[in-house]
Amino acid sequence: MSHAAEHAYRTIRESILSGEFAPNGRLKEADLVAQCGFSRTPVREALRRLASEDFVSLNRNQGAQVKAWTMDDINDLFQLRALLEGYSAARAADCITLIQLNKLRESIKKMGEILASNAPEDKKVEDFLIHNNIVHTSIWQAAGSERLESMLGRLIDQSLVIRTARKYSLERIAQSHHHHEELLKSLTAHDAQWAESIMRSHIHAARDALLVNDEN
Amino acid sequence: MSHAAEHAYRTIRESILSGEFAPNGRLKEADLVAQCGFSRTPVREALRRLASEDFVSLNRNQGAQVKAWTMDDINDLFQLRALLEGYSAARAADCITLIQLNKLRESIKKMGEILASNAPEDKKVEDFLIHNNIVHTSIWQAAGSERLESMLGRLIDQSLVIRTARKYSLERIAQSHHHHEELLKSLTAHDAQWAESIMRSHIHAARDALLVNDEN
DNA sequence: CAGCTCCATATTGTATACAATGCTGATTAT
DNA sequence: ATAATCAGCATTGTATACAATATGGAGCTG
Repeated sequence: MSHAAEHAYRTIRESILSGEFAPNGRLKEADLVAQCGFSRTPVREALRRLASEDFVSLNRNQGAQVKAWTMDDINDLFQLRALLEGYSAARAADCITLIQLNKLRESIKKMGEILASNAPEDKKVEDFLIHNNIVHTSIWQAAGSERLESMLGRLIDQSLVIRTARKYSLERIAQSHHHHEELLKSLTAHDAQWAESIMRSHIHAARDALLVNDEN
Repeated sequence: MSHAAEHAYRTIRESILSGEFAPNGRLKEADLVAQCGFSRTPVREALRRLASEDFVSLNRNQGAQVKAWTMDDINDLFQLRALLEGYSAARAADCITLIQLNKLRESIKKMGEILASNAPEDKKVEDFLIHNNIVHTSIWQAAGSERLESMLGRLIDQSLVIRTARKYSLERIAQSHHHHEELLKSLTAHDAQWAESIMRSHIHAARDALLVNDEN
């Protein structure tokens, strides 16, 4: 993607993710141009891409609208993530290399250190999520299917729309950490069924954390 | 998508599917403009969309290139189709309605009639594939997940790139028909596991038919 | 002759002007 | 008063001009 269009894309995307642009809100090209400083051409290109990634919907001659998500959509999203991430874990268990395993071990170790550190809670959560992302993408890569990787990338992106508003509790994150450690064990053992089931649990737990009011 | 851009999209897509634009061939905007009669703006929009659907790849400032597929890509594609179509069949088995079942039964009956008819072989194949498509999309719909539907839509679109060059044998199609009939039985019985396995077999058989030289 | 630099040209990226379309609200007829 | 119609405006769609970038080849150097 070209420079201006890329910049416009990121800008608009961030505004959607941060909630600045409310769901169902209409996005007028003129406004977006004013916001990001480029002309309509790259802004339009950015909108088309956002539409293809399901961040907005486009109606002919009526511009773009921020997509609104229902509870069902979110459930659906996580169902598919569980299916595909589970599959990716199973494939990874079959063909993951020692180097990839070590990389994974490193990231997970790092996450443990973050949890054990004295940093403020927000900082811990933030750092944890960064490494969490690395762990997941590493597993997709190990699965050795670019197509699967890009599908999962899109699904994750979409789940970002929901999660920004939510606080992650340390408890929730500690549970995640346990999952990761078990995942590492299953991959080291090259046990595809084990890897698939723990990954599926991991995703279902994530959905639960998002959807259920945090009474913990 | 707007009128001109839509038209450009279809035109270019057809040219790729028909093989007129060879894999790895570069697509220059000027040429495409000449071919489809609109200006660069809608042509560019069409190219971006084709890129998002993996028909072409775009490199900054270097235009578009028709994607080339390897054997591995194709295998990968069908693996994912098997996974997702299997899942969709399982879900459909749970919640398919009588009306949807009847529609399915109609399409499958129609396909049987086509096979039994005296039409020329090409015509039979063509008609069969149309109804085949209806059967599959009906099942996605019955599964009740728009996201799944759109993912599968993309995967199918991509498999079209491969199949255009191939001839479908009547034998192959008859096998497909048996699968469809069994699928209908499993859905009627609301047996999710059965539906999933027969659907997976169906997709794997399709892959086999594409990849193995037709010695039958 | 191989490899490099640099310029001319081809091609894509961006801005903007113009065309087409849809929306809003006032006006009119029933 | 209400519904229908139409004009004017707001917004998106398309064409085109201009800017930035890559490509390819001529000429130079070792």
